Amino acid sequence: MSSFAGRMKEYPTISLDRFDKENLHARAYFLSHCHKDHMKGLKGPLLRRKLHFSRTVRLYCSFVTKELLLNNQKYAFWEEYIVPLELESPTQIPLVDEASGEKEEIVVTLLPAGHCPGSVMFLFEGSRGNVLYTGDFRLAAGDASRIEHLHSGSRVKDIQSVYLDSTFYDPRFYQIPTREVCLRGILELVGNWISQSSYHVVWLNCKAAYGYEYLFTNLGEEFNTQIHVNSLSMFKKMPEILSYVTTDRRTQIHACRHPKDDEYFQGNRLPCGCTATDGTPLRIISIKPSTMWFGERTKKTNVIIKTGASSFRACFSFHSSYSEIKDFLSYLKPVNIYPSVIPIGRTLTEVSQLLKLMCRNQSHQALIYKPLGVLKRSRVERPTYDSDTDDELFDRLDMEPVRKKMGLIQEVKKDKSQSPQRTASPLSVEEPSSVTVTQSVAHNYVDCTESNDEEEDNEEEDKSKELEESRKSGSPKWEDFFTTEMLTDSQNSIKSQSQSCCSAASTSPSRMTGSQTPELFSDEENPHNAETFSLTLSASVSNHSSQNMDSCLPDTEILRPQQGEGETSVTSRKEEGGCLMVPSEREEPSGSQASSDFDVPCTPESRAPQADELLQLYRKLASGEEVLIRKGSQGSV
DNA sequence: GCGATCAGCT
DNA sequence: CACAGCTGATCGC
Repeated sequence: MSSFAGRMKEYPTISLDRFDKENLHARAYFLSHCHKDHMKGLKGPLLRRKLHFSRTVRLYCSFVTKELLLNNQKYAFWEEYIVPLELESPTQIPLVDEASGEKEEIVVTLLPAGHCPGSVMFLFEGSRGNVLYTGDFRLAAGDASRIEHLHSGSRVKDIQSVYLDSTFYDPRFYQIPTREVCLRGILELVGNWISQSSYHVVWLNCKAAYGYEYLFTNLGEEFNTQIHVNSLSMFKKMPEILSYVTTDRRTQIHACRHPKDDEYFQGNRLPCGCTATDGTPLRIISIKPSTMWFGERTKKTNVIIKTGASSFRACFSFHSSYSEIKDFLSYLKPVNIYPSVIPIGRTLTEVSQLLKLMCRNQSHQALIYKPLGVLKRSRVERPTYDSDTDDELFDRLDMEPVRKKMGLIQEVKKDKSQSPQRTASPLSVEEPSSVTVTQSVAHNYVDCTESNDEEEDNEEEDKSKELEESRKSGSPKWEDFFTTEMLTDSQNSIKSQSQSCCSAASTSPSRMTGSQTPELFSDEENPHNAETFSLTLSASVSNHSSQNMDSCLPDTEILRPQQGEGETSVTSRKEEGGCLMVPSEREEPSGSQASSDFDVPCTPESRAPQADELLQLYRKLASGEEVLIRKGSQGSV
């Protein structure tokens, strides 16, 4: 949870992600994303009153964040004070002291943060230097090099300070499987379950927060279905999400919630009360997205863990891992780094000390040769940090075990011609049913009328009919759901027109079930219909190429990701037996790494190594020598 | 009655 | 496998 106080040393007249106390005096406000722990004070009466009397104070955020914020009535009064900004478009913001009339300008650029829909980092450029407020973020190793506005020409911008999402800045959280790997594990588990029969359903036990949407869209796309959720209204201008969620309960994948949903699940009921028509009990499994982390040398990297007869945890993280953060920081090399989160069990002092080592002046000037890349990243000296595990805390040339191809999850996100119902179940769950799965499972489900939770939960249903009119076809990728652009009304109408063909199996829920849901979506509730816009979500930073995931299925319930992915900070590797792993033997670098290594050279004078130089280098590495290329010439300055 | 804070829970 | 947010109790205004 963020404990950032709201203000940055360099630009104390603006406030970010905190809106109480001293922040009430700010000249401008910034909201990085729509999570409550970043919105403290945002609905406070004092701030509301200030806005009422101010002519210049505004709240700046992304279009999607604005949409999500205003979906909550408690924040509706912000409507006229929000200035949504385009991503990656430097914008000059006036900072006016309304008492004295004094005015200052600052340039802000929104950078996609990969944390939840609409989440951004703020890059500020002004008279006190460049500062980066990361908000909360999940970026893969190598992503920083692809963020154009962190660069000036071919060089990394001089960043004075980074205000950092340090949630997992602790060596305990060294590695978290990449988003893609986690997604594959979940797709595999879900696919193998719901393909057994139409009575086999999945409940995604997600928390009440934005950030799971890419899961819904990818599942929806993969299995040509929609995910049942409590409400669609927040997504009404985001067709890419809207098209994969529904309030129609007759689907095999649910992410609905109820205050007593765990109880419901124990009683073999879905939170929405949905059951089968013919009395056949549903076969429900729950999948709880949870953060899983691994030490540097931990080989156990299961992304799915079975926790009960019908319960699973699936690896999932909104935040960058320790190594991902280190990669990010070692690329930017800011002068100062301030943590905005203290990891559980750590102190501010500990985290600050660890972060100091990543600052420009503390880092050693030695560059270590990277055989396959340019001399982009320098390395930090291994600090004398007190290790709490047998994991090595910091990457070293001689500590990295060879990453074996251990991926046991079949590639599922591939060409669309392949059936989602593929292979035998890898899960040691209950025996497969002989019922053949068809696309249309609608008739197997009805309302469970004894369910007492209809009143509140179904208020969106009638609206959903309307909203589902605007579904679109297309292949979603996770990275689509963290950034935005606006659609014009005409584009939106095109999308609406194109939707009818792909909703053949989707029938109005109230028509099928006789729902008594009152009409809650009158025009009055949305008086600005004529002016409504549509948000579309565009590809963001990462450009992950298809990776070689041609692994086999396990015969246990444990799924493992391919290892070695996203690893960029280690310059060379040596197998524990002493055998060098040369580049040609290494795993293919991920698409992100490949591009990050070559796109933005920070040391222009660098050149490609010759074969004999490489040989020498490997010999030195094998003998454990430190390999020093050159002093000085930091690429990041 | 409202907001802030905290414990407890998930 | 530890993030984000809900509920309810308590307190102060």
